[in-house]
Amino acid sequence: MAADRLGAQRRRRPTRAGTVLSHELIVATAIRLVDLHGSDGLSVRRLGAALGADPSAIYRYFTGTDDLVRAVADSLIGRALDGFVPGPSWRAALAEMGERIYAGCLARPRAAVLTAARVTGRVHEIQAVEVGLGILRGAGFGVAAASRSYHAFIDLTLGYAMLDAAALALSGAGDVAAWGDVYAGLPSGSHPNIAACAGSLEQAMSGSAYASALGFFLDGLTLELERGEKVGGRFGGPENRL
Amino acid sequence: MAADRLGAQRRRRPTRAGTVLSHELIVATAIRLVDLHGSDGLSVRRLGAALGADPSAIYRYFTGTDDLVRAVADSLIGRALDGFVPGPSWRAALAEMGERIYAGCLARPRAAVLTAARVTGRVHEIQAVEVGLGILRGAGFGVAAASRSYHAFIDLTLGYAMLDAAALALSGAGDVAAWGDVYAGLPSGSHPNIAACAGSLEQAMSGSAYASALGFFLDGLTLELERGEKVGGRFGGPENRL
DNA sequence: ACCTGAACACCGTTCAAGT
DNA sequence: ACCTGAACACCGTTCAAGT
Repeated sequence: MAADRLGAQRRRRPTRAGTVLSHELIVATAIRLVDLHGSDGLSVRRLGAALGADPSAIYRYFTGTDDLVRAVADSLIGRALDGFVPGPSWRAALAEMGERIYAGCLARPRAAVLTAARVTGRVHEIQAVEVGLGILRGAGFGVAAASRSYHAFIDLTLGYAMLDAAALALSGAGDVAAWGDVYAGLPSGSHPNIAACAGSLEQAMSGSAYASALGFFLDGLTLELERGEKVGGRFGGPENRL
Repeated sequence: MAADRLGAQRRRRPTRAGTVLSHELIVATAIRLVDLHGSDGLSVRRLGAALGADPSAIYRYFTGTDDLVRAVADSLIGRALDGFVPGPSWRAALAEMGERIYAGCLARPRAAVLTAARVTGRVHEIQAVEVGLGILRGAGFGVAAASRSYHAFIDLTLGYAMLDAAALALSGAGDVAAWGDVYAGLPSGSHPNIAACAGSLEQAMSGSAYASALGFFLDGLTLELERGEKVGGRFGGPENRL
């Protein structure tokens, strides 16, 4: 489309296969590869083949695998938060932001496992931090409290997302079968609690605990905010003084 | 020691270098490799070299890399909870269990990144689940609620552990420098919240949010328990009826 | 200016052969 | 019974050479 012509600032020579490379195309192809074959399925050589280019051409766009993975991570953040506009309620806004990121990770579990622990330092992540801090400061947190709370919030979200994504990505392949296989068969003599919980354990482990954990977390923040308002006025706790 | 002779049931032929292989020795050597060279530094070939054995000898003990990594994960769980005996307070017991696992991961961040998302299905993990469920059931949760809560608890702990371990493992190498580099330099025109929080953001991101998140979580569980006691007597909520 | 292709130094895993 | 060694099919990354 027209966007392609505008997006590609410099004119690229087409590859042998005729495709014109770009950061965006390489990232999109990488995501497709990971979705299809898992994170082990992403290699510079396969990526080259999928793009119809020599593998070494990728090093014109990214300094290496690490740089590429960070770009993938940032692209996924961008997709998850695309069109997100925080509403007036800070609690609802934070909840929506968390659920969008969580859902984005679970939608592409294999990519999430690869990227969820990375700090990208790129546009979409920066935008997310800006918006997240804005929500918290708007709620009444001072800069130190907002920074701390954002950190706790995003780690909570990415932590659950990564673990649940890992469980999903590996299901069938081995790991998660354990909950149905080894845990279901343990004798009540040696493992009374596991035996008692056998049925519900498997169910609990396959579901997600994020929603309830987020609820607890937001309750905690609300409480902190109320205490802060009593002590230090609308803009919060003592850290605001520093 | 004597334990070695007892532990090694079958007699092993020593390798060319004279070492006698065992599951334990291979796992311990793998952990040492990861500590030293990061998770990329763990390879069957390097492991063979470190053990003084042909790489292919490892396949006599583990079905493949995956199996080995799960064994490493389980060994780390065992070390983290070694000697752990839950006290009478379920809240304190759960808190100690979480902090031990979290601390264990942060003590070996490179290994934690490799293993924290894995379900091992092995002795030490099973023991941890048994103890964790015991704490929650002892607190008064029914089997379904205990299963759900254990899941939420362990994912909270491992999620924060993995993210903080990843930050630690990569610090200097790139990722985390971003908080000091790119985020500190953003103009207040385009990113007012980040600019306002610049100083405290870097500090917040390098610290851990686990302790406070765990506090929120335990508060939530306490509340749930109190509600359950009102509704369903000592052994908890409606799920107990099923 | 950008892509290619050969080269280097690695991987995991299998299986017949040794002891 | 257990370890070895060659073999197979892969890796990431670099750099001179092509167009």
